[in-house]
Amino acid sequence: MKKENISDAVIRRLPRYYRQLTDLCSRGVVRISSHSLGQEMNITASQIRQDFSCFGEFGQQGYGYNVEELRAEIGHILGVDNNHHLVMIGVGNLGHALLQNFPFSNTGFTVDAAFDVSPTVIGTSVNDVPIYSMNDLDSFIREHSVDVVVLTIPQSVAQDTANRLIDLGVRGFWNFTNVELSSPFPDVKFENIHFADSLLTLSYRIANR
Amino acid sequence: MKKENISDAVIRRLPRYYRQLTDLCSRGVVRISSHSLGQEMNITASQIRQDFSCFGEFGQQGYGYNVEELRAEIGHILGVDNNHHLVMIGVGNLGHALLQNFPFSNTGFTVDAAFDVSPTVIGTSVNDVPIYSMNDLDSFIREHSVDVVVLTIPQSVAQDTANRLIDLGVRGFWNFTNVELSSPFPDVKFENIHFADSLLTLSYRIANR
DNA sequence: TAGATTGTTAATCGATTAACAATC
DNA sequence: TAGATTGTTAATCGATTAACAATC
Repeated sequence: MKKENISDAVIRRLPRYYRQLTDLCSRGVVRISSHSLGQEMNITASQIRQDFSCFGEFGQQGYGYNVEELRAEIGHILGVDNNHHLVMIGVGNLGHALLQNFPFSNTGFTVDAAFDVSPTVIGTSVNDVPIYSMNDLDSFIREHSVDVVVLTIPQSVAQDTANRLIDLGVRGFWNFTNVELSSPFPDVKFENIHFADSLLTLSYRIANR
Repeated sequence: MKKENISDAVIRRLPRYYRQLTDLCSRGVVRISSHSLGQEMNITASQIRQDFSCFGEFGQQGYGYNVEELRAEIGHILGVDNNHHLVMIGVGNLGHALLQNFPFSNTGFTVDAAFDVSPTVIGTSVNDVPIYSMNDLDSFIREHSVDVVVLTIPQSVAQDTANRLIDLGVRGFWNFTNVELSSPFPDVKFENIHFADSLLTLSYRIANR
């Protein structure tokens, strides 16, 4: 892998490629050209080849790409075979929904634990994930290697909680709090799911059709 | 408003501006320059002025922008004062979490109803939103003016359900199904929340730090 | 009036698309 | 071998940034 200066736009397309290739696999498609992949995804063949070439040479002239092989390569680039470890903070409705339904293992994540302040959920478990008290958070993080923390907590405590975790060494945050989080450390990564931003762009587009 | 050829990148920044300005309002800030707004948001002043100029002239030379006024303008552009009507399809964990916690009214939406197939939820209500049977969906849509449908249903029925709704005249979809939906009609708008894509980009970034 | 800051035009930068030699 | 399709270099397009006259 060369992977220097990979633009954000390229990185954001990788999961889509991965998803499309997974689908092609399940449909039993063995090989595909950049041209036909592009048709299915509404992307130019040029862009596809350009994107892939950031990471290596996965195709073969005159043939195209082996679907299964390419899927594995992109999965590898995305880190799905890294077995990252993840912890969830905040098991309200949303946290509960994610624990119950989101296929963490498909994306290479193992959910080790969840934490909450509410006595009614502490001590229970959802989908085999044990829910502990927030009081036990610091020691848990210190004793385990946690790659990503899911923040499904109220806005008001979002940045403070993030800071506390950053101090403990956490470097990846999947942020559902609708607050823009930040850190002075450049190696701390935030990935935001801003529900409101998303719905507002839809609002704009239906209002200005 | 001129708003011709507004790029997607600009549109996606509007909710962030709106969020920041709401915050500034609540902090009692009365005026702000593009320069200081840019500092707070990690955006160049040029880009901010360029973005705003797509929609009109909201500032004053030598002064900057009135925070409250600018917030109202951007809210108006986004359509938060349009009182859009919305219906949710699928009240599982995620749908339930959204009904319970998401501040639809802040983004200018009224949730009129939710629909599900499960007899255990049909007839109940969440946060004053009544949950009806999927059998009653078609007639409901015909009798009400529904601007946006939230899809919190299984992948397997996503495209079929969308097609059914498009036939009934629905033109806006907030799609949580992790499936790429499409329609032959260009005025049908899909806004996707792809949880898996989001987590995979985070996976990439922590793997390639 | 002098200083600050806008809206806009021009310059730069980066991302997408087109073209094509290499080669399976 | 001939046809197809890659990986890559060059051309184009669009988005971001810089500069500056207008003006509050």
